[in-house]
Amino acid sequence: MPSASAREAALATTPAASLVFTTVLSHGPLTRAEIARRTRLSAAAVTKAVRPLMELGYVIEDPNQGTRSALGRPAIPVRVDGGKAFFVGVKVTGDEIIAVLADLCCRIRVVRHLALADRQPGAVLASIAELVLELLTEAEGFGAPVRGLGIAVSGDVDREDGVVRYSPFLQWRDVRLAEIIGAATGLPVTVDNDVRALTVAEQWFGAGVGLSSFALVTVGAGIGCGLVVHDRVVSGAHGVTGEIGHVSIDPLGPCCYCGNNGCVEAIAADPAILRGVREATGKPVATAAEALELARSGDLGAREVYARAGQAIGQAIGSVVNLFGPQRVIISGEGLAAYDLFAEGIRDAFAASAFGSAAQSDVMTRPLPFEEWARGAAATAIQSFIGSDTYEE
Amino acid sequence: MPSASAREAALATTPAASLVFTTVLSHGPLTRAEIARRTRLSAAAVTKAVRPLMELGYVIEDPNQGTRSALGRPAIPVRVDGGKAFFVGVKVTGDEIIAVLADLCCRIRVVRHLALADRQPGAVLASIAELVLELLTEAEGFGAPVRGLGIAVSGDVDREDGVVRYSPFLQWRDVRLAEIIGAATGLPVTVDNDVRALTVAEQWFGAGVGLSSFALVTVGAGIGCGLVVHDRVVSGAHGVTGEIGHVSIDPLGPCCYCGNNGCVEAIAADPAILRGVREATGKPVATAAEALELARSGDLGAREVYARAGQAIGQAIGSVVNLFGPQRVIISGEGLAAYDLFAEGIRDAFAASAFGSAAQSDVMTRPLPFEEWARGAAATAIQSFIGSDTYEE
DNA sequence: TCATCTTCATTGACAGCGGAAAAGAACCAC
DNA sequence: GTGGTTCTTTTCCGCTGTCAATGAAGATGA
Repeated sequence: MPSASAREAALATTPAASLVFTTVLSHGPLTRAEIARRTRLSAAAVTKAVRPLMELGYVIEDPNQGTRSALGRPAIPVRVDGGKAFFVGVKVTGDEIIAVLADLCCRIRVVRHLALADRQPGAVLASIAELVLELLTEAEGFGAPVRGLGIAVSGDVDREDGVVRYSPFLQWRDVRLAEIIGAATGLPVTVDNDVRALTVAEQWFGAGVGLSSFALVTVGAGIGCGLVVHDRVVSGAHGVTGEIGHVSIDPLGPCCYCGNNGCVEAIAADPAILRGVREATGKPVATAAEALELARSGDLGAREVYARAGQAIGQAIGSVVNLFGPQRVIISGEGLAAYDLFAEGIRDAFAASAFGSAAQSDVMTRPLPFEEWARGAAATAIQSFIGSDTYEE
Repeated sequence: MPSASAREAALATTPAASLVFTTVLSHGPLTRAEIARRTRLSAAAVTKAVRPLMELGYVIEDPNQGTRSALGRPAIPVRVDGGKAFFVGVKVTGDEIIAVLADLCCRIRVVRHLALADRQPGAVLASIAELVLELLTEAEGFGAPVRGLGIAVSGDVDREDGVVRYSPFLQWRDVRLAEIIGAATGLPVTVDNDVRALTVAEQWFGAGVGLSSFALVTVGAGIGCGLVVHDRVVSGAHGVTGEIGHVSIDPLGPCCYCGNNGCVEAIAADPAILRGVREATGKPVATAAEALELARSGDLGAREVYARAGQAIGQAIGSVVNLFGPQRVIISGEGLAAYDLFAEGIRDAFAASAFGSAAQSDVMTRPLPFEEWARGAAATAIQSFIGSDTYEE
């Protein structure tokens, strides 16, 4: 358990309590009877699980919400009181740190950014600690304690041990992040891979709620994929999972930094699109926004690049669906800003590559403000706080 | 519960009992102390779980096996008595039915084949019933009852309901296999997809024992992939899983019956190899065995076809590993007969396409006699008999 | 207005599972 | 023998979740 400070009374003392709490957390206000039906627990068990949660204040009754059933005693819905506990979520990228203060319902209350000059672990850790302490001060005004800190980093991260094994982006190796930041801030720290963290947020608070399996495809600086199977986030034996970006779909495609040709990431990630647009138009396009504008203004060369990228993404999603059969695929990421340009390519390539009834899969998009990555980190902290058995082993 | 006959005392009355039984089943003779360590149950719990299993005769002590520890009271290993219950496993292919009689340890005792002239459900079901009844008679000589029947069919199979939703190979739609065969034979019937069934066999009795995640890649008439994640076989929301054969890896590759170009199956499955060898050599090669012989005899064109197939398989495995990060990949299937010709291509293409530390994945091969498919079916029946919670929604 | 019905929520008794601790068993070594 | 060690069983106990009965709170209708 990567924790620095004591974690007073554990929220989920029993499996049933954990189940009930996460159910209420994810599915908004619910009556006890409804909870019993959904969790397949007995009504008695629900009552017994809810009581201590109400005594601690994490769960409250919400009589207004009453959906007045025609018959019988009116039911009183209960919901989680988000304001009872706060969490800090931190996302570390190559050039900045984004931190959010989120409540127990994972609603963002405060956002902070901090530019990063130096990627050395020492410097970055100092910046993280600084930002977290700032948010802790900020949190004092909210009248409830900060109960945990989540940090999301790209690369190979060992959540159990709180160690960043290898982050190519940051050039880190075996950084004991949880331990160090825990000591500096006095908070229980959860460290996880960034895509997995986002997946957790989606699973508990987003479009993955109630699904026992789904895939989250992120499009942006890289192309990633988080997976939930059997109600749990997939972690991979070697720290590698969801590397959909390095599935090669065209042996003649552009070469990727990973050494292969035609990786999805080498076609559809931001840098690849930039390069593609430059080559196609001959114009010195410098940012994703410029490339986007050029394509939207009708430049055929640029549009073609986006269309090709959409196809690559669609085909990648097809692969995921063919392999896993998730109940839903959620497409998200900063790159979604260009979704209008991707859409057709994604749709067509997915339809073509999905095998059999997999083509009927539910594929949806979800816009993703950049703070969302930090919110994902906060979600992992909330998960640790609750001590859910959704993530374990 | 797809069952026709009553299932007397359920084996796994409690989670602990199920855990203990499957542990002993998979890990051969074990002392109670060892079981306790592996399952993380208390020694007392193990004793209590083992006793009723011994009383029923499914588990027996095996003093010979004693590995004489230097100190302390000698431990008495226990193991499952395979001969205490039998199961029939049936694999249905396009042109024949293979049925095996297996014991509780999933060791094959009798094998039967039956050629199939007609693929209509009615005719096939009659043949299955006939073959099963034959094996039931056969089983009488073994002095223990047949306790279940497993049937493996390719395509979209709903194990819970025992229904074959759609099998392209057989041209079946919504055939209520479990119900009908259950009524005809009086046995509890479990129906599952063939690759998943094989995966179950591997998970419990093969190279997947003790792993919480692995992938089983089958190479033969088709290319398939069974997945185990979080200790459970992945089933897919739409009945589609592990369709690794229809991951397209080359837009310019041969066209596949699924409508795409360059599917792995269109390059590396038996029919594709046959066609490739015919085209490359101009010779009228008719069977996989002939093609193999030609390549082994040194024909460069034929060898090239196999090498290309190996590469396709290797790349497909790379995709699986990049997406899931399984602890191990097991390559199996009839096509493995040509493994010497595939090997280099698989190895190289896998190494190239695996991302980062995924390249260190444990990839192994496992020869697969054709009865193995039927044995997989028997394994699903054993699983149902035990009532394990390893497989459950 | 009040009895009745329906559904929700709570309570208390209860069964069963698995853990802790202690006792028993079986062997070795001195 | 005696002591030491490890495996196994037994006994007791706490705890969790279910069952069944009870209480609560409104709608309905005579």
